[in-house]
Amino acid sequence: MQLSEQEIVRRENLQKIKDLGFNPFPAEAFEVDFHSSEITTEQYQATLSQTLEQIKGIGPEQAVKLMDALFKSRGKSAPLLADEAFTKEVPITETVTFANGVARSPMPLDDFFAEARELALGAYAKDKKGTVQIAGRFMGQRGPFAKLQDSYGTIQLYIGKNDIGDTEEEKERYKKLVKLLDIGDFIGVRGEVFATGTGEVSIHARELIFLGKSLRPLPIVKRDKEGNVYDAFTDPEQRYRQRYVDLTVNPQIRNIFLKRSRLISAMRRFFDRQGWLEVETPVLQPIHGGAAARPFRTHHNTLDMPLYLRIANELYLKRLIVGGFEGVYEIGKMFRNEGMDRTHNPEFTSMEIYVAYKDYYWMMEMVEQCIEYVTKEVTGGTQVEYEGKMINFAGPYKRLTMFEAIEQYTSIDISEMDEAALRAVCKKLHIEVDESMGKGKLIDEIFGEKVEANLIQPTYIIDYPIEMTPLAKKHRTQEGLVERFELFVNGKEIANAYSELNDPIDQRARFEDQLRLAERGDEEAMALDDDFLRALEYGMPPTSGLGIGIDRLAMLLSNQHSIQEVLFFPQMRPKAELHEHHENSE
RNA sequence: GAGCCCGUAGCUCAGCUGGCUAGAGCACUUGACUUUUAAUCAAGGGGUCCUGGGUUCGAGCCCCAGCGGGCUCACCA
Repeated sequence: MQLSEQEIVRRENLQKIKDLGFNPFPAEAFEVDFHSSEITTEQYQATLSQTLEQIKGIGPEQAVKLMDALFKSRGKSAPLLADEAFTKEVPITETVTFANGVARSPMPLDDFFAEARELALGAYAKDKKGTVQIAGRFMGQRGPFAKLQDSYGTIQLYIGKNDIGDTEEEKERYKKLVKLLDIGDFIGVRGEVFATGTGEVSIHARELIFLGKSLRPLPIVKRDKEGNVYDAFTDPEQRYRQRYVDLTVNPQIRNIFLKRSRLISAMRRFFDRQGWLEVETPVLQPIHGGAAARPFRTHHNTLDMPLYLRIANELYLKRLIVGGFEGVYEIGKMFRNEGMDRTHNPEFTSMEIYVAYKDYYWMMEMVEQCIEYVTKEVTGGTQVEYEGKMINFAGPYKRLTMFEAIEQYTSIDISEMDEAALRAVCKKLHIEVDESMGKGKLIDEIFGEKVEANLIQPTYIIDYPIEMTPLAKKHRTQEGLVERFELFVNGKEIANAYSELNDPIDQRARFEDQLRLAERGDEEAMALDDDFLRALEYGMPPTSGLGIGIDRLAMLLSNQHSIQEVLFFPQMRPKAELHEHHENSE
């Protein structure tokens, strides 16, 4: 393996650290009792400002002004006292007359400020008995000031020349160690929290423990006070292939995954509170049922039989309803052997839930409550900005039937049309169709082409044609329709639900219709699952079922525009480079 | 699967109409400075210009093929 110059230097530093008698990869745990975010400079300055008000009874505006001025002059009061304009604006209680003729407090501003500062930091220091222990990556040093990055952010360290070590010998040893630190090394620091003359909350290092060497240089991303970023690490390919680097140097990326995690846990909490059971069903399935999609195929050696990675878990969850559970749900990966783009990854996360004795009207209300709850838990509110549009997730959501929606956006009433008439409509609207498409698929094409993109605010589209929905119950009043809804947000489907079909005779007939579609060349037509039919024959209660695309919802709630941004490790083409390295090293 | 664009130092990027030994900032090394707030000063090192062919006296640049990526479209959630 070819090492770059910087990698060679780091390996040399590793050796030098060993030579100094430090273990660069120690086994011992390091107790962390403080995180960078526990006190930020902003929090400190706000507390300090309040403290200034309290101890001397000056107004909030003066307190802020005094603070700013003192930070700017590095905490030295002399230049401020000479500045008449400033001293006039910041009144201080007991007055005396200075040489310049202006009446001022007898207390030097330095002391006044120092007192307030001590009080402001006291709250944090007290908990920790004066010192804290913090660990993270060393992220560079300028003079005695170093940056330490932990999982919550960064904090400044002050590493004085002779502050670490008890004896002269030890001090020498630590001085050398500090010089050998590379950006990215893990260190632990024990020291007290203080604020520098410029007001930055820092830790005065009194002990340093080396915790882990970094042998590869990280990309250096710099940020100034206004938040401008220099030399950003932005190439999507590198960010996805080396997500660990992305997460290290672009800490804002963490927030996306934090939101994703909160989304899933909030949804789980919502369901668990209703008493519904979280379950797991097979990923490896002999028949890939429950959805229209092309599967991944694999092979089991012992059984010597083909198996498919699941494209859906619907038929298994319904078997559990047959088995007597009242509500079951599963959050898990589905696998579809189809195209990849910014909204499709070969494996994706779906949530499916089935609740007995309910129908799709009930489900619409449940979904509204669930999504509203989840949105609040993730973002703190119900309004979410996405691609510059405000989306309001507070229920109830608008409901439109499929036919109403098409009529609204095309002015064509297709509710009474047969297949031939629908083909004519498609032609008129310049929608491409082919011979394999049945009536349901044609309607779906018109909807997808003319309606979908317009559905920005959460909207239920209800009552689908029977042909495109083989697992849903026939509509209670409308001939040729099923009781199904999909939830659209920002022009994309994020949820799909039915009053589930529980009539085994009807279900068998629907599967047979699917087989006929398959014969016409529809590659995605559903396969017939005899065991599932047998389960239905034993009897399934009326049930409503729902599926939600978790990745899509995560995109909406974190304002991301590609699925790759909400997956830690999106699927990528293999890259030759790494293999070559292995070959060269052998 | 189709179209357009891209691939140059560890990172971000220049590189003219094909023409000297391929550049800058950060990062790295050495020295000075214990200081601040992306960036102190000075000096230095670092390159398979994605790969393979071709055209040419000469290719980072032009042509062909391939690999990888991004965006848009089509299918799917």
